[in-house]
Amino acid sequence: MIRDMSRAETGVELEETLVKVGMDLSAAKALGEMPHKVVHVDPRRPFREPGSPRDEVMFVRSGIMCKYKSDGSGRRQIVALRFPGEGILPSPSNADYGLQAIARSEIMVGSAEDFAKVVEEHPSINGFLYKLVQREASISHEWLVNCGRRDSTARVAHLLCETAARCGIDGAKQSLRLPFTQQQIADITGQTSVNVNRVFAELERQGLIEREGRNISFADWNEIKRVGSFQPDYLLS
Amino acid sequence: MIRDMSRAETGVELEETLVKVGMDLSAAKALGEMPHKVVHVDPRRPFREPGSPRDEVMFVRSGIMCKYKSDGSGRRQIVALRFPGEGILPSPSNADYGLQAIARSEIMVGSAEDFAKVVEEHPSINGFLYKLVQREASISHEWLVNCGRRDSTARVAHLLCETAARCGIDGAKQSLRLPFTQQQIADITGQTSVNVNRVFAELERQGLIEREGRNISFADWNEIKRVGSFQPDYLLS
DNA sequence: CGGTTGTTTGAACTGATTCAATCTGTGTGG
DNA sequence: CCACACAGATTGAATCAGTTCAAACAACCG
Repeated sequence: MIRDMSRAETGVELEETLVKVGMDLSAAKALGEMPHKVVHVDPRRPFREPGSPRDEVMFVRSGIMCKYKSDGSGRRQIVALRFPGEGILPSPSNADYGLQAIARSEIMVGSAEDFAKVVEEHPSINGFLYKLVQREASISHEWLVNCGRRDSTARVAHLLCETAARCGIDGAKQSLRLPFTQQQIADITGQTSVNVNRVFAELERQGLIEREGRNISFADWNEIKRVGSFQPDYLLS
Repeated sequence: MIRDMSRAETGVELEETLVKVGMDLSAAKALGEMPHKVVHVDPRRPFREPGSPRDEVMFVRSGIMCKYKSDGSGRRQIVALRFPGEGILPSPSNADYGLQAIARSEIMVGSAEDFAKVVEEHPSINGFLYKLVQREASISHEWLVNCGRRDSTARVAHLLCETAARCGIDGAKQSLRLPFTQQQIADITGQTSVNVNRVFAELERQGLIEREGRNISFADWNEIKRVGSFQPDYLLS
């Protein structure tokens, strides 16, 4: 099967991304020209620890980043993902979450201070930021439903659908290069990796997906959307 | 035991609340003078259905409101709470969540349009809004850890601690008038009401709480914080 | 008083975890 | 090219936390 390069692999540009979502050119330019460094982050290495200051704006150009927390006994929960074209806004005080790469990622990092200055000069950015955080809140809420109310099969199915959608892949036609290990899927869906493995086997046995290593093709896209009760509306912002 | 009136019962004023969190007076005044109506919402009656337009700003003066969603099979999950002094911002398109009162609530409702106008005239509000949504995101993340990684006892304990904190109650000294039914606690923590009931009985048996109807006193505040691995930092915004 | 809403309890069941072992693929250095 | 190490995937068996279903009980309200 021929597969387009997903955004996760190609890398996306900041200014172009901002204009695409409707930001006016001068504001997008100002953000693009903000002082920043480009950082390559390796998966599962510590990048930003929970509790450290988070006085930076970040923009993901390629790869996938995640925010994670852990409960008292050290069990890890991934609470948010950032795909290429998405960003991480600064937190006022020290953040309660850590940052890591899911897959090798290339990100732009600027200072919160510079960012605040640009926003002040271009107030139109506020509306854009507002949409951004709204979308993130929607996704958080959907994840909460996922962890709180769906069984393990539905949770994994839902994550697969969401991942395909956020990678810009049409599950009905294209296959998905899964960026996660089963342990990471467990950390997102609140399970153990052992069970995630069994769910995958079961999804394949039921003819919903086919696997070749980490390549997932959706043998029955509509059915897997149903199983995961995936309604993509919440992703539209 | 003598108990202070919690904020949930007294009602709080918009302008005063805004000034208290650092908004400048003219902006707070402008928001306070925005055209609005005051609505009384009864618990568990439909108030705003999922999928309906959400072109309103709301401010909770008393009671507690919740955002809820349901998965495919109709199992309900409460994804966010709004205590007095907190607000609900408009969503750009139709919201994927519904709104309901947890306890009888009194809320102020204004139009998104008027709100946008005021924000435009007082750009300083943006910083305030930004802190607001950051705090909400933090809480969402914490809830995700709660549902995804903690066992049922810890989930309930954590919710009790969070609720006390958000009601402005010091668990070590004051008792908490629990605003939730056990079913609602189940909807927040992703369980069944049957199990929530057992958890309560167990918490009481272990000497962590004492109950008189819905009045909860924390017999061992430090220990219940530990059991729920409650670190209140995430509430500070 | 009767109706409604919420709480409590029991018994049977099941989905997911835990622990442990094995297998597979990939990369590294000799 | 092989040996080795390592990370991730897979499988099995025992156990347990939480669900489901059903019924009883308590409190409240018009």
